[in-house]
Amino acid sequence: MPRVSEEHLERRRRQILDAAQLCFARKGFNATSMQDVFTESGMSAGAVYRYFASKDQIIWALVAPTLGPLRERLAAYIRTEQTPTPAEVIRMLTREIVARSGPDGPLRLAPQVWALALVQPDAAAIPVRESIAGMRELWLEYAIRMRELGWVPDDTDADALAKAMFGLLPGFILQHLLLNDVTPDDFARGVEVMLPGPRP
Amino acid sequence: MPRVSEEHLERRRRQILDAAQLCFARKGFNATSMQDVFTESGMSAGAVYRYFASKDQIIWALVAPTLGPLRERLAAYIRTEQTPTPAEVIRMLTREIVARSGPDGPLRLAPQVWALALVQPDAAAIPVRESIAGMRELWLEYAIRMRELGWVPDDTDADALAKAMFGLLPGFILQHLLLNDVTPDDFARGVEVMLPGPRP
Amino acid sequence: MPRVSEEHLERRRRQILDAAQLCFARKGFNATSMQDVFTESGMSAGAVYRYFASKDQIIWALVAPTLGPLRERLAAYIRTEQTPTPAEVIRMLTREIVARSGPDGPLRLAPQVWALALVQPDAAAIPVRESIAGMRELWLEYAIRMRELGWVPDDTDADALAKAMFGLLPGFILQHLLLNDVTPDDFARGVEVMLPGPRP
Amino acid sequence: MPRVSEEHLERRRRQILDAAQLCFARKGFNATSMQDVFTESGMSAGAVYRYFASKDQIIWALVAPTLGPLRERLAAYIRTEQTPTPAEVIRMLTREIVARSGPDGPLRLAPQVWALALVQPDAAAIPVRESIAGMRELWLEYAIRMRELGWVPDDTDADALAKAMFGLLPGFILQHLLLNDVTPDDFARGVEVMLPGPRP
DNA sequence: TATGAATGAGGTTTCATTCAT
DNA sequence: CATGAATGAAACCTCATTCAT
Repeated sequence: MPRVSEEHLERRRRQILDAAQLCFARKGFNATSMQDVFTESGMSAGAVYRYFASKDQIIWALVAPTLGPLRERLAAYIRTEQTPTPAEVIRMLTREIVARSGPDGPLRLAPQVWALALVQPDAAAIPVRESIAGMRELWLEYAIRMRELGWVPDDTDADALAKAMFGLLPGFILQHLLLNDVTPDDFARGVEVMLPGPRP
Repeated sequence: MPRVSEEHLERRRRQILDAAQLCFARKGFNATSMQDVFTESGMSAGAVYRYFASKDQIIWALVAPTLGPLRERLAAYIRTEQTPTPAEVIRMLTREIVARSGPDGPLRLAPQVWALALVQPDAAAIPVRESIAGMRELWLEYAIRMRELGWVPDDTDADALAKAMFGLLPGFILQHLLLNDVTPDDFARGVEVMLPGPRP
Repeated sequence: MPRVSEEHLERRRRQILDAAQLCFARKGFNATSMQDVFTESGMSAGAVYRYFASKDQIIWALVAPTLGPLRERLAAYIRTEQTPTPAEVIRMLTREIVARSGPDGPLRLAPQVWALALVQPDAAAIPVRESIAGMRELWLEYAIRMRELGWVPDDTDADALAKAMFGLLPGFILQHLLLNDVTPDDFARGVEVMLPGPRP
Repeated sequence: MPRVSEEHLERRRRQILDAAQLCFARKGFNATSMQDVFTESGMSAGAVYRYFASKDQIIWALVAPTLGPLRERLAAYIRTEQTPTPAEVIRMLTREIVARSGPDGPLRLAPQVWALALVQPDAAAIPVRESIAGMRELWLEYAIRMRELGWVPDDTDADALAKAMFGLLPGFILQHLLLNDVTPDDFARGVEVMLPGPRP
């Protein structure tokens, strides 16, 4: 069935990535065999390899969507006119995380991606590092805004604050995925105690 | 009457675990072959398999020491007479983390352990879950103490606060291991802004 | 009434064979994938398979032209009125070989064809055997003529002489292709020492 | 069965090489699967790969013995006190060739090795080229001796003569392997016509 | 008790060929 | 007629584990 539309190709790619996502979320990168991906996607070996040159390529193609969208949401949210309080930001983000943590949600891969990045030759892990660094920059932007708004003392080290606030997210992801006993509201309430918004 | 001393057996086990630790930290659980462990430990295949029944057994034997000692330190620290401030606790813990994150430090395996636990059948992951849950219980204990000391409002949801505070640690570990640009002091300073200690 | 001209069909076949020739000369029969042939010929898989039923068919279609023309040239040359001396014959043939040994020359396939014939079921290799046998018959014809002309003793075993003379060619081909330090003149000069022509 | 003798290891290597030799001679390098080698050798995949890192390594390990011993025989023969005539040298060498051309004889691989060398990146083919060049050097040595002995004219181009004489061997190998109708005596008789020894 | 050679299932990937469009 | 996406068998190789010595 030659001469297929661009759209068809994209659909095939998605078909593979969705299948791989599911497999990886269930069994992990390594325990998932390419055969698993073939079966789950309903495609043949040759077909899959027409779209991705190797298993690694599939894995890396799933890395970007893991953290990218989260970052965009954060960027949009902290730049609204009415700057949200830390608790509000955290509630929004953790809700986003929960929404993307379903059996086929990209965030289910996050811990695996972290582990992978730690173990990969430096070059290969760059996208992961940049993804994390990019997210943290947004938190820095937000920390500065907090200082401007007088929510934290004028002499606050915004960088340090950003590192700490960013640090909350992996902790939420882990607790959510592993213990499954933390809700966005829980977490936001906890953060509310730590970081109040506008002082009355 | 065993042919070899108990001590000898323990030394052998350590020899294997140390070698495996190093290999796993360098290449990850999956990319590390048993041959790597044989070579690194200077032992033969048969010798290693006399002490551990499988590769998995070695991996799981390394999981407990990953988080266990950290928990003990936290327990000791928050139970001192002069309750430390949150920033002090975080500084102490992150220092501990840094100290255990060297090339052969157990904490270098943490992200891999998280990833493993997510992907393993539920039963197998229980130790990891318990380890995390146990750590969080200490944070709950500490949150309650904070409330008692009046560091946080009386109506504070201690459970939520514990979840949030605990959540900081994975974030520090990740930033430290992946970006390597966060010091315990940075982090503590950030937390200080969030969670003050005794009110003046 | 065919839809396309005979000429068109022939042109297509040539297009494929030329592309395959080049690929085979560069990478060998086995390392050349059909995809290589598709790309080099600028044709699609389906198109190529319309003209040749299989990769093997393409290979065998290239075998005949490898040695055939050489044979015709030899036939023509030794049958001229003024019988050429052995050195002259060799010079002519080796020149022909050099001319056909360019990057896309059929003779670059010769060693591969020999190897193939040795390994193929007997039936399949018949064309190669016949090609070689046919060439050697011409040498026999020439050896007999040499004897008639008194260039070699009357009791010369023409068959043995033919086998020896024929044997020179593969040696030249190999040296030329692999070492690339033998010219037709070199070789002819060497042969001149071995086999003089008309005695003064 | 650890702690095996050096001899045992060597026997294993031979076992693999012999099996591979046979397979390669029967089906060619490419049509021979590693599974064929496992089966023929009676060894398992893992066992074979303990001795050779790849199929290529096995192939190249078979290349040296293809031409090496022939060269040694030639060296010894032409350096005897009583220099043999060309026909005698050829008879000796072709006998050697025949002896090594059985179903499991290394010379059955010669044409495949030639083909391989033509198609391999330059570096990989160096051993083949050197093997051929080394053989030809011996012929040069012999050609010079012929000139010294007055068997050929004083102004003979020894280099050219060496190239021509060497050229006879591949031709014999091919005729012997492919047509199987040439005996060493045939060939020597043919050469005798071409190149006489001591003039009466 | 220690050794390390051996096993063999299973992993990823390739590629000649087909056939719906 | 042409296209090129799809097939799927089979290739090479790895590696956790065993067990004869």
